[in-house]
Amino acid sequence: MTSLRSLASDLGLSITTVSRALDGYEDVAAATRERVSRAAAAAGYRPNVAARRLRKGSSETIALVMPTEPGRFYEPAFVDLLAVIGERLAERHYELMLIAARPGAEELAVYQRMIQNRRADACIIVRTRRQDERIAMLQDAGLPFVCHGRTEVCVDYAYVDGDGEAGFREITNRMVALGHRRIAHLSAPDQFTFAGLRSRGWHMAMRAAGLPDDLKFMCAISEEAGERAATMCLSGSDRPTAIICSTDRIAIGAIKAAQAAGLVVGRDIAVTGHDNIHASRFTHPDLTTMELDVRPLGECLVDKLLHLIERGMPGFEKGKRLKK
Amino acid sequence: MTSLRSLASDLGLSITTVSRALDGYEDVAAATRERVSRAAAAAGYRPNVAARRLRKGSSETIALVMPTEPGRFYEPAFVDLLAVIGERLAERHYELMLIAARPGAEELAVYQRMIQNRRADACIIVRTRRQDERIAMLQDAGLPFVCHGRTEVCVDYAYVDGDGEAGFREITNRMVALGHRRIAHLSAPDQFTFAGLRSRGWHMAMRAAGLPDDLKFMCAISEEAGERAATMCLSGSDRPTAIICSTDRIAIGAIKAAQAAGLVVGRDIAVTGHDNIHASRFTHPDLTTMELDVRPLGECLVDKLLHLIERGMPGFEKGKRLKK
DNA sequence: TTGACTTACCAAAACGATTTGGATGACAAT
DNA sequence: ATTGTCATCCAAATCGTTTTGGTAAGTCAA
Repeated sequence: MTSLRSLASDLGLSITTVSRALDGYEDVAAATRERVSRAAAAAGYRPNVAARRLRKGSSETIALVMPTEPGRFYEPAFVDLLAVIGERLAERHYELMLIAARPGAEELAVYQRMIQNRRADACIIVRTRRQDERIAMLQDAGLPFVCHGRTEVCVDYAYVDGDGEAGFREITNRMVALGHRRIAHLSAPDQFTFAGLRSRGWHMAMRAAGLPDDLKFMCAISEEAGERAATMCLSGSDRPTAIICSTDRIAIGAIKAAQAAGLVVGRDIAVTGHDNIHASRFTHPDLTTMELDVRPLGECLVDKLLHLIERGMPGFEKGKRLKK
Repeated sequence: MTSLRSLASDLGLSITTVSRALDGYEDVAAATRERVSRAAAAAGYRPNVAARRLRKGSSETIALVMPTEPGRFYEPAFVDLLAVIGERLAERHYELMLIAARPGAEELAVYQRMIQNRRADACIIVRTRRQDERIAMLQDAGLPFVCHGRTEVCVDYAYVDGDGEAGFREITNRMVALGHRRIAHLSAPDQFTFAGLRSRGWHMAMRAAGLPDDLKFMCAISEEAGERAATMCLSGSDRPTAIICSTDRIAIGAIKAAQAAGLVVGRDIAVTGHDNIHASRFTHPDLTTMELDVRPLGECLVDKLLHLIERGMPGFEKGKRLKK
């Protein structure tokens, strides 16, 4: 509503001076700057985004292309992740643009378009695939990006991978808080990076709680393997009252095993999978909240990205600035 | 990259003519228009968004402010809804801006800012509350909006409410497809709009499948009421093999009742709540997908919104256009 | 008094599209 | 020959910022 022009004429100053005063350039008298910022605040002045973007050439927008796979569900934590990312970006005065695209040709076209007209200053890649063509594409184009998750390709890029440790520490802590003392862990093979991280989370939480972390069973990522491992785990003396599984498929196997052993899941024993908040709620009806901590993950993603953007900006010290 | 200017000079035409040719004005010779659009396509020309926004005063952006309640989980369908909305908007050449804000003062401030500098052309309100201050605020400001869900206030506004019927029809169809024949329904009191809709979905799916829809039990929205109703429902002859509950709280009660009756949930009986996809996956481990159809819902939201925007645009026939 | 420097300000040129208000030439009607 | 009517095309203004490349006045030393 209020433009720089009207502010300037009200103050009897030039547009230039008002702009520079608000931006903190040092060639504005302290008294003038004060007067200007007071007037701007009073008028509720907000610079017009479109004009600023046009002039500066940057959009102050981060894009997140989410792969929409019809019929496949997102992990429940995804929305929370979106929320955290959005909040953090807002703090830093960036906007979050959400683009939905089906993986494949359509998705790549979306990235191409984004690159072509620099609609966004940078982007966040989620659901990173093991062989991910998006990475090379963005690197070629020189568009900054961070990935949630890692790939098998070994080029150098920024990524954040928080699936494992923090989440499993959290979920283990929950179980401890609920009174569980014997908490088993069915882990996927350690050669998988994610399995190692998740395991570590369980280990650390158990040690921190002063509980024994000996109940760890390794098994393949399948229902059958989970069932076998759980059966073994439950047959021992001093049976656990909770089983934390590395993946959902393992958890499903564990549940079958528990039922076969005559246990009622949710009463006699708690079983959790990965991110499987609803399942754990179900097995334990009284437990209605289970905060998987995506906050550090999301914040880390955003911080890395903004760092990348700012580092890439040439001539950061171009104008003589007073304050940042 | 390619600007209107460079296109024009390549073609030996003025910027004006190129612009008007691409926009379909009728004061451009057919041959010229053809030549221009061919060149534009070849150069991969896309108008600069910032410039167009600055000039036209509209942002071609729809905002969706999502309430972030720390520790409270979103319904799993929310991400799918976001995806559908995003896709539909992209088809219509609109962008989706996602803003995260905690309900309360912060949330209202976000809306205020959006209104003040017209950052978005319109917005979508989700998680509509029974008494929703956002509606009056947006109406006062004249910013077009649609709500997902209804309020108790009786001012006139556009809303879409797809929670009920389609979803419950779908979930009932799933159960039928899985071989269930006796499918009960625990409904919240009919005076709640949503309960009526959900009930209707179940009724219609049952009738369409040629199954009896007599197993309907009314109960309050609480675990206890759900438990009582389910106990009654299970005690009759010709016991159901599936119970579809109006809300998650009722479902939790139903599960307790089933367990008390010595039934193993997921083997002897399936229990579902509302949108509780993960629970149903859990109770029925072989059921890995359960497509709750948010597509029509999301598309309806977008279509209503764009209709609102276009209707509100003054002087739609201003320039002499050739094609839309 | 002169020149060098500093301080505080500003006019005007970008940025790239849209839109206003003509301009030009061809052709028909008068 | 003059006027009017079209069909095409275009120069320039505009949107609101940022940034460039200044100017004018004051201070200070030589």
